[in-house]
Amino acid sequence: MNNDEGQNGSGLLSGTVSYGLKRAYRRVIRDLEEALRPHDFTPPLLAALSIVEANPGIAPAHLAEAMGHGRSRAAPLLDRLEAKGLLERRDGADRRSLGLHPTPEGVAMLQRLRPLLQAHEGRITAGLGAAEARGLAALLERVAPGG
Amino acid sequence: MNNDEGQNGSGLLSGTVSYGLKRAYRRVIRDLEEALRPHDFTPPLLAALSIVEANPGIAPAHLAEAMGHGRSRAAPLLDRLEAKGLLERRDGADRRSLGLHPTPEGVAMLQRLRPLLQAHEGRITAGLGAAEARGLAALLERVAPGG
DNA sequence: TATTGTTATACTCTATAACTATA
DNA sequence: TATAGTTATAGAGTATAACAATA
Repeated sequence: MNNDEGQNGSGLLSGTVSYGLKRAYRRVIRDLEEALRPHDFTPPLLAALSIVEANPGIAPAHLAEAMGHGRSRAAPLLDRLEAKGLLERRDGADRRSLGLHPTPEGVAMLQRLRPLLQAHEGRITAGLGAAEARGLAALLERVAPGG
Repeated sequence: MNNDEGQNGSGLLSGTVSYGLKRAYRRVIRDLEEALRPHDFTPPLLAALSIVEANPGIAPAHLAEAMGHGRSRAAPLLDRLEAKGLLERRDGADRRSLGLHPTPEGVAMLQRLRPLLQAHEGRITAGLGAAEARGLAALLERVAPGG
C-alpha cells in the first residue's frame, strides 16, 4: 500500500457531527449485520419485531412511522417476519386495519438475541467509559428524538 | 391518526447508542440529500470530492479506503464526478495507478457548497449547545476513528 | 373523499467476484 | 504472483405512485 502522502482527512466534512454520525453508523450497521447473520436476521427485521413486541397490536402504518419511513416499507418486512413464524397480522380496530402481534417464537427469538445485542453495544462503545456511553446516548436522543 | 395506545419505544433497542446512531444518521442523510438535491449532488459524491480536494493525487483505492468501502465502489463515483467536470483521473506513480485531482470547477463547487453544509450541520445540532455539539463530535470520533 | 394495507416500480448504495493491464 | 482499476452482477434498503377495500 505505502501511501507516502498520507491522508489529510475529509476536507469540508472533517470534524463535523454530520460526518461523524455517518461514519459511526456505518460501524454500527456492519457490526450488527454480522452479528445477526448467523441467526438469519437483519437490522430492519430486528427493529420491526422489537417495536411490535414493545407495542403489541400496533398497526403497520404506525410501525412504519416508528421506524421512520413510509407505509409501503412495512409490508415486505412483515411478510418476512410472518414467514419466519415470528409475528402475526391479526384483525385491528377497523376492518381495514391490522393489529400486529409477536408469536411466542417471536418473543423467544428476541430473548435469544438479547445477549448478542448487548455484545454489539459493547463493541460500539468499547472506546468509551460507561458515563461517556450514557452521555452519548443522551446526546443522540436529542439529535433524533423519539427512540 | 389517533393511535390511542401510544407508542412504547423500541423495546430491546431503546436507549442504546447503536439505535441512537441509526436514528440520528437517518436524520443526517435525509437532510443532506435534500440540501444537495438542488445542486444535483449526493452525499457520497460530496464525500468523495471533498476527500480528493483534501488529498490531491490520492489513488482510487485509497479514496475508497478513506470512505470505508471496497475499491470497486470508487469507479462509478469517479465516473459521475468526472462527467460533471469536477475531477480528473491523471497518471499516478505507477502506470497501473491513477492520481485524482479536483478541477477548478470542482474546487468552486465545494466553495459553493460550504455554506450549505454549515446550515446542514446547524440543523443537525440545533438541539445542542455549542459545547455539546463539540463534545458529540469528539465522542463520535472515538466510536469511529479516522474522520 | 380519506385512510389502510398492499403492490409495482425504480433508484441508490453496497459487496463480491471476475476481468485487464501492469508490476 | 500480486496489485490497481474496472466491470458485471446481485441484493438490500428506500421512496413514489397507484391500487383495492373500507370508512
